[in-house]
Parts: sequence; structure tokens; C-alpha cells
Amino acid sequence: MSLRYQAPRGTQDILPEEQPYWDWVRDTAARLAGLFGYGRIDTPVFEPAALFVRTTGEATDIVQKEMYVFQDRGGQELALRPEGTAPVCRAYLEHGLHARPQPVRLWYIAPIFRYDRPQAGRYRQHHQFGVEAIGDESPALDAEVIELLWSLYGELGLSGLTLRLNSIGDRNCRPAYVAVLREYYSDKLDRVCADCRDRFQRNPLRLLDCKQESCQPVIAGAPALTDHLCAECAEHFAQLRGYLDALGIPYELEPRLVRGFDYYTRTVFEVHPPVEGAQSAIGGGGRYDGLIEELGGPPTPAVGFGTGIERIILNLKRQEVAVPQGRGVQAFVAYQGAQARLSALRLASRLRRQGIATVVATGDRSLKAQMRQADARGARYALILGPREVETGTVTVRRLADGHQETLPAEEVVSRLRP
RNA sequence: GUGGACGUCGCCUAGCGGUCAAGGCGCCAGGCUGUGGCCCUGGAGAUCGCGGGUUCGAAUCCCGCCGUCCACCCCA
Repeated sequence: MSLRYQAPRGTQDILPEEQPYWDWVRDTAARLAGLFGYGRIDTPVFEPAALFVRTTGEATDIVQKEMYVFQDRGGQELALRPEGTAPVCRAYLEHGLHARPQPVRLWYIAPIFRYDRPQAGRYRQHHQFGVEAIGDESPALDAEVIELLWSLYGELGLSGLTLRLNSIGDRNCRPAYVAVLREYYSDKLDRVCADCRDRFQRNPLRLLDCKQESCQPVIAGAPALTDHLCAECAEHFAQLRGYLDALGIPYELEPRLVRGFDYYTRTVFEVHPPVEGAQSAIGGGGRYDGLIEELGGPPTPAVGFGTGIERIILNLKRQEVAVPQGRGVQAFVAYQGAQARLSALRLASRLRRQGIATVVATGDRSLKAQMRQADARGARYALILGPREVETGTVTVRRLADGHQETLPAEEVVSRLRP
């Protein structure tokens, strides 16, 4: 089929039959966030492009090749939001949220845009549920955020997930580690892949999670980041692990886990589903103690996560998790004749005012066709209004599940439909 | 951005150089006069993703583009 217009590459329409999944995820996320004391925040879909360049990092893939950047008619450089954290921090500063009791706990569900090549579970527009806890450096807050993410998956019905955890140090110890790492790699560049030679220059930390077979021996011998944490970072990390243990949240230490944004410090984590696709993380996050300062605010520690709703739904389907289905129509009103049509419209109107989901037949089709419609719609009752009913002021109520049917006075219909 | 597979009615699929492109699901209608789900019958619905090329002749072969999927990159 060739349509003149189709949804742009990497975007999708979410049809009614998909919505139960979305409702399930959104409702559960909102409920949990509330349970943890987080308040909802919505930020614009677009922001000054510089906001992301500054925070996410000049050299990151997101900034280098994945941002939707455009100029508006006033000449402003804007970007469709490629991640959720920076806008929330911007709002935190803009509205003086530092003057509120710290930490400030915020959550959002928002569309995210990245110009990369779509495949299963990866889109140019996707949606994230995210949480940011700003203004406190306690590892207890890291644990809280991780617990929230972990319980979300549990509540949703996902199983077999693994939480990967690491600490990548802070402004003090990371540069020292990167120097050690560079030193280690400097005489081995001829033994690693071309990408790694590039990473050596641009983003040395990423050397650690190269998947190339040939690079594995080099990685195996590389100095571990966690052996080079400063005392404060090591202590912070140790406390966090203690809290997670106390909360009974299982995690795997993943010394090679680094994340794609420059703003992370100390804690980083990802959650992976049991079946590994190419891009499998369904959620990830970490601490970003320097981000607010980078935006011109006071030094403000913070921690948060983002989790992809499309990927959650993908895994709900893979694991055949049954999600609550919305209630369908209760009543389908069929009628015969122009007279009855008016009665049908009035009856439907009355039912809806009583909170009973009601659909009226259209097109003056045969009663048989209307009944077929009622069945196809999944209605619980068919209400039949023909000349006979109009004349006697009655309605025939047919329960579609078993065909039980009776004709009763119009006034009694409402009470009959709600047991 | 790199490599690969695929693209036939709304959905799933057959056809794989030669009459009007076939079937299932779904949709619409009918199966005697006011009634669904099963069954039967009929109908609508496809420029065979788009554009070029090869050929007497292409859905079937070749090229380009678009899209989907897979791997890489990266990420949720």
C-alpha cells in the first residue's frame, strides 16, 4: 500500500487496542510516584538546544548526531527534548525550587526525541517515565530512587530483570582514573577496534563496555574504576549497596557500566530484561551532582532515572503479562423506524448521564445487522426499540451473554443495567 | 552513520517471467416477514511499497528511493 502520508520514520500511532498497556504503565507509575512522595512536573517538549549541549555533553552521541534541532521564526536555536533530566533541572532553578524543603522529588511522563535508526524497541519518538530527586547527596536517596524503579517493574508484572550497578566517581577521582586508563591503553591501541581508538580520544570511559571480541582481552586487564574511587565516593557507594541489601533489592555490580551522558557522577545503574535484544536496557539512571551547577545554579546534588515506556510494554508482551482491560460498552441501543430513533437517542443520553457506557446504532440498518454490531462491540446488553416498544413506552433488554431478554418500562432500564 | 533480510487487499499469507493476482481473518449484505455469537451464500476491498530499467511480456529479474525488521553504533 502506498499512502501519501505516513507517520514519520521511527514514530508510531497508538491505537485504542494498545491503550490498555499504556494506561497500565502510566497509572502504575503515577501511583507509585505518589506513594513515594513525588510530585508531577511537565516541561515543554522543546527547550533551548544549548541546555542539552551543555549538560548531556558536547561529545555525546545524543548531541553529536541525535538531536532534533531547529530554529524558530525568531531565530532561536531549539531542540526537541532528547532526555528528561536537564529540563527538570532547568525548571528547578527557574522556579526557585531550591527554596523548598530539600530534596525536591519530581516525576514526569514525557515524549523524548532522538534521531537515531529505528528498530524494535527503539524509536525516534519514545516516552519515558522519569524521576528526579534534587538537593540531597545521601546514598539513601539513590536507594530510594532505585527502589521506586524496581518496584515499578514488580508492580507492572515484569520478572527476571537484572539491576546493574556501578559507581563512576566524581570530579575528583574520575579524571585521575581516566588518566590511568589512558596510560593503560596507550601502548595497546594497535590491538583494539577502530571504535575503541576513537573512544580513546573522545570518551575513554566507554572503552570499558566495547562488545568487540577482539577488545575483550584488553578490557579484562584494564584497571577497574571502582578500585580508583576516592574515599568519599567509595564510602557513598558502599552505603548505597548496604541500603539496597537492606531493602532486599538484588543487583549486579557491573564495573564496566558507564552511561551515555556526561553529567553522571558516582552512582549509575541500568535495568535489563531477561531476553537481551540489541538495545535492551528498559531503564537507567544515576546521580548527577554537578548538573545544576553547570546550569548556573548553586552546587546541588541530585539523582534520578528514566525508563522507556515502549520498552516496558515490549517486555510486558514478551512475558505475556495480562494488563487490565478497559470496560467496554455496557449498552448498545438498536432501533427500528424513525420514531424509535428519537427514543433511542433519548434513552442513550439518559443512560450516559447515569454513567452507563452506551452506543447507539447508526445508519438505520436491519435489526440483524444492529445486533451483529452490538455483539462485535462487546456490549453487555442490547436495548431494542421498535415500533412496539415506542407504542407502549417500553424497551426490550437483551443480555448478550446468554440471550436472556425481557421487555420492561423505559424507566426501569437504568436500574436493570446496573446490578 | 555502517552491514544484512524483507515489503502482495485493513491484518496474515499463496503466487516467484506469460489468461481477469488466489485464500484465510476482518468488513458489508442476505439465509421469508423485529434479534447477535456457530454455519452457509454473496459482495466490497490490491496502481502487487514508490520510481526507473531488462524483456514481445514482470508481483515475479536488475538498480535507486522509502519503510519495516536484524546486527553494529548508541540508548529507553
